[in-house]
Amino acid sequence: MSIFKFYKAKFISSLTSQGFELNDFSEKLSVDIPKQEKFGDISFNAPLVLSSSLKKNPIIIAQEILDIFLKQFNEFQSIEVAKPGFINFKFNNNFWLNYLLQISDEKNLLKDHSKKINIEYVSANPTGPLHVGHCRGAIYGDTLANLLNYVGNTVTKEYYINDYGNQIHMFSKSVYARILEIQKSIKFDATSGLYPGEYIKDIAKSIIKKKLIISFENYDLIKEDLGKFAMQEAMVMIKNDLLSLGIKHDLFVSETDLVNKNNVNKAIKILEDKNYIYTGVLPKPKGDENEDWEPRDQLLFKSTLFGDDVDRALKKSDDTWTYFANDVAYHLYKLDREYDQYINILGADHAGYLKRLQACVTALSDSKVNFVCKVCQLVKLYKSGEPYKMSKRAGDFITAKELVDAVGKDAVRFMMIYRSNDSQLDFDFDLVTEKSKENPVFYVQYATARINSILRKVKVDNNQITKDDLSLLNSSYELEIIKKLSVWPKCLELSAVNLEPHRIPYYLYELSSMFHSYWNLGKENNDFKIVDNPNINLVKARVFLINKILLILKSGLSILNVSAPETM
RNA sequence: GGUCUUGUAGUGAAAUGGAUAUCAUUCUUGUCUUCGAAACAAGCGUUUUAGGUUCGAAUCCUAACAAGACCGCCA
Repeated sequence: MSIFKFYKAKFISSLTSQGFELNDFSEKLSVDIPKQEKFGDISFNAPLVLSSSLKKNPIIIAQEILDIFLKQFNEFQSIEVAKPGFINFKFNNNFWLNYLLQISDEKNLLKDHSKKINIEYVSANPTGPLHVGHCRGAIYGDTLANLLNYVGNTVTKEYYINDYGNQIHMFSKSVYARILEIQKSIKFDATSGLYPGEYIKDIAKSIIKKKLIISFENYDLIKEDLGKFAMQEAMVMIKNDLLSLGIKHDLFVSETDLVNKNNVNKAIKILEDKNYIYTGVLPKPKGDENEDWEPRDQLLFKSTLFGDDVDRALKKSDDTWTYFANDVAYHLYKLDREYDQYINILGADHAGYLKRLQACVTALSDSKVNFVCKVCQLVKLYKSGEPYKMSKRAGDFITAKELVDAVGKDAVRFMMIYRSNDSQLDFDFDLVTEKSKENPVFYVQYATARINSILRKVKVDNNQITKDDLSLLNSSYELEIIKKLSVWPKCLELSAVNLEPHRIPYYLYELSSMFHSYWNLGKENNDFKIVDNPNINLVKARVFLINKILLILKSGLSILNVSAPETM
């Protein structure tokens, strides 16, 4: 547990026992690290929060609280009242040494609030390999899944396969055209609107080679099988691409399956029974240049009841279900499996779809479900400051695999998460392959390698170490590192609760930076040397400290699924 | 026209509503020369603008401006 949470609870119970009414304020009360060192190690804002309801000057309240705390706590070196109405605490060194002694990786930090979570991410169409645009959402979703699992939840990683509808026909036709090209030298018509990508050829070759279909004479006879096999091939590609990023889903849900099992009718029936469906005419979208648009009666879902901008069509003019109708069925299927929380990772290009998804889930569940959509903004690739195009294939996109091949899994994963998902991200090829401080991936990994190197050189047994042994760690640098380590649980908790994993690489970078600085002290002053130091007891204590640093770095990197190398 | 996201040092970014807004980098200057690839110190900021909520706003609300993404019965 983080010391901040721990002391918040302690302070609240202490004050409650002294007659303070804090029930309404538990959200606003906070125990935090002050930005400035002179304000101590932790600060408490109760006087500011309470002043209006108690109708008292916060400073006066602070004095009262201070008197109570001075009697009750002995782990503080000082407790002070500060300007607007904070109470600032400074721990004694003993406290920090005890803290250092018991530092753990904080796995299962939030086990007490353990949830069953479903997280859907990637869900790329099964018509070709993963491209670079999918990477960010894929890594964001996967890191989030790791993180939520790490802190003690049960997480299901889900992939929804859109293996239904027109695009699949187009895909199937495209593969067929490539098969004809291979077998009968019928030239591929690039103007036909079929998918031009090279990978279509690979899929065609594979289908021929595996003899999945005997005769390709009559397309109409084989189109269903061909489409099925082609999608299977594409899914193999996608799964391989995901694997190269270190991603493995638990569950793949097929749209076709849902349609065939009558889930769409079932879902629409539910909405109908709740009176959320009607037949009506949608207005022409504004800003649309298309003159073919004609008003038409159609089956609509009242998504505007739930905050959407317009009601959404469920049936097309040929009386088949829309993609959205199938999605309603998919979400019903999700809800039926009863998770405590649903997380859905979308790319920026699907942000406009978010409201209707939220609407359908709200409608199906009567607002009873915790369903969160997170959108990842675009990634722009750069090389030497120039927008970068990697693929030579005409009309083709940059694939995830090409990106991983160029810079490695670790760099891709680290950098894709090194920014808030709401902000656009510039990904620079030169930077991530650079071996310098500017490259955060290198900098953090180098810290783990350096620590491992030290551990190889200094063989000490730290199992029996005591607080007294650690008391040799009395420099301000060492104390600062211990304090930084104490922030780790808070970082984990904030990341998990707010679904913001970007805090983790930032934290790891800062911790690495502190370690590197600490190491470099030994260059100017022999007393600070860790390895070549005549004081064996000091070496032992320092090795204990850097072991804890390594523990946290490794834990953090494991959540990111980035390697923590022992040598580089 | 609408919706969503973003707007913080020259550049790129952080910051559960907390106190004098951090970190990296560019440049100048000084110290040091490697227990593993350098480190340390110093200089530079109207958090886009205007209102509002609050004891307190980069953060929340409203409006404007700017950038990006999206917007039909495609998926």
